[in-house]
Amino acid sequence: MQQFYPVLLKSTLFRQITANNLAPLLAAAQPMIKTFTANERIWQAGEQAASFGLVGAGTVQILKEDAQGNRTIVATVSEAGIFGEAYAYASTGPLPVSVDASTNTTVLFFEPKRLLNLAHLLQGEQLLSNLLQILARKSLLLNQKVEILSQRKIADKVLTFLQLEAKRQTRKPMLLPYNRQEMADFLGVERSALSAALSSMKKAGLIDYRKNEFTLF
Amino acid sequence: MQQFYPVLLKSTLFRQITANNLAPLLAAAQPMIKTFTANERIWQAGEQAASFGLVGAGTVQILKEDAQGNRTIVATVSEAGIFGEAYAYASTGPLPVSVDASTNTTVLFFEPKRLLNLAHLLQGEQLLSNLLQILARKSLLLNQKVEILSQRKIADKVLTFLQLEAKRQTRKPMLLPYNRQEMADFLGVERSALSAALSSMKKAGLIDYRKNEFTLF
DNA sequence: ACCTTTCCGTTGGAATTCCAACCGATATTT
DNA sequence: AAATATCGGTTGGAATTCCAACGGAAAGGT
Repeated sequence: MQQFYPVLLKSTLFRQITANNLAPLLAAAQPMIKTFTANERIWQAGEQAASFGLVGAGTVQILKEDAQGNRTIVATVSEAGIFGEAYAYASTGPLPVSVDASTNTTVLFFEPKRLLNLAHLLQGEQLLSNLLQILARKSLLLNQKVEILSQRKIADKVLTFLQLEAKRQTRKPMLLPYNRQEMADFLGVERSALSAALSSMKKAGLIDYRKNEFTLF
Repeated sequence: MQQFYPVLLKSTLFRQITANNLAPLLAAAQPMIKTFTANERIWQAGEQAASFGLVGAGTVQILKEDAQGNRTIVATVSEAGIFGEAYAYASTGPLPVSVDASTNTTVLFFEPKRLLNLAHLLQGEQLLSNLLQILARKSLLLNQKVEILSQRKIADKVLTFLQLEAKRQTRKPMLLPYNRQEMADFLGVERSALSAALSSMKKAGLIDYRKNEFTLF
C-alpha cells in the first residue's frame, strides 16, 4: 500500500492531505487493491457499481457500447485519476458504461459509505470536502458541455466553447488540448465542417488561430 | 424557523432525517433565512456564490443572460428544491447564471463549509450522504443530456432520449413531462423539425405516441 | 355557445451540416 | 533523403435541419 502514497497525495481526492494523516485515513477507508492486465475488463456495463476507483498505476478507459456493439471512448483516466464516483454515490441502477484497463493497471477501489465515517479523523473533513468538490466540478463541466452542445450552429458552438475556455486560461493565445478531430468530437460535429466554420470565422475577423492556438476577438 | 420543518423534511437534502434530529442539525448549520418579493433578484451573475439555497416557500428561476441581454431560463426551483450547490462546492470563480424570485419567496442559505462539521451529530452523516447523492445524480443527469445532445440527427436524439426515459419509467406508454416545445428545447432542435421527425418515426414503426404518451418499439 | 389561446402537425424553400474524397503541409520513420 | 503517416483545409453534392407560415384540434375563458 505504501507504494501508492505519492500517487494518492497528488490525487484530487486526497488533495491537501498531509503525508502524516494519509495512513490513518487509508486504514479506515480500506480500499481494495486490484491489478489488471492490459485490455482486461474492470467493470462491465450492466453491473451494479458499489465502489469507485482510483488509478494507482496505469491507465483505464471508460467506454460506452451501443446495441450494435460500437465502442465509444467516453474518457481516459490515468494515474491518480478517479472514476465511477458519480455512479457510486448516486446509487441508482446499473452501470451504463464499461471500464477497461488500457495498460497494466492497479486500481484502488473505495467503498462510498466508508468515506463518510472518516469525518472524526484528522483531515477527514478535508477528504469529504475534496469529494464534494470533485462531484461539484464535474457537474459544472458537464453543464458547460451542455451549453456548447445546445448551440445549433457550428460557429456558435465554437464561440461558446472558446468563451468558456477563455475563462479558464489566462494565456493568449489560448492553447487548446485538442487537435481538430478531437475538437470536432467535443463539439459534436464533423471535422471537415469544423474546419470550414473555423476558416470562415477567421475570414470574418471573429477569431484567429494556428494549429491549436486560438484567439478570440 | 420551525415553520420550515415540514418543507425541509421533504427536501432531498434532509431526506431520511427524522424530525427529532432536524433541530440540532439546523442549529449547527445555521442557515441564513431571507425573503424576496416576486421578480426580485436573488443572485446576480458575476458574483461569488459562497452559499447554496433551499427554497422554503415560493419559486425561483435560474437564468442565463448572454452578452446581448437575452434571457434563457435554465431551471425552475420550487419549494423544497435547492440551487447553487454545485457552484458552492466547486468554489471556482464567479456565478455564470443569475437567480430571480418568480413569486414571493423565502430562501434558506447554507454555508457549504458548515455542513461538513455536522458529521458528529445524529444523522450528520446522512446529511452528507444526501449532499453527495444530490451532486452525483446531477452529474448523471447531465451526462445523459450530453449523450442526447451529442446525437447529430433528430431521430437519434429522440431514440436516445426515449431509451433513457424508458429506464426510469416502468409505465407503458411512457408519460413525458414535456409538451412538444419543451421536448424540442430539451433535445436542442426546432419544434417543427421535431414534429416532422416524430411522425416519420411513427410511420416507420419505430415509435408510437399521442400527445406526451410515448411507446418505444 | 362563442371567442381566444395554445398546442401540434405539415409544408416548402433557405440555410446548414454531413459525407466522401482530395490535396498540401508537416511530422515521423526508415 | 526518401517514403510514410498524420493532420488540417477545401470542395461539391446529398441529407438534414432551420425557419416562417398556415391550419386544424383541443383547451380555457367569458
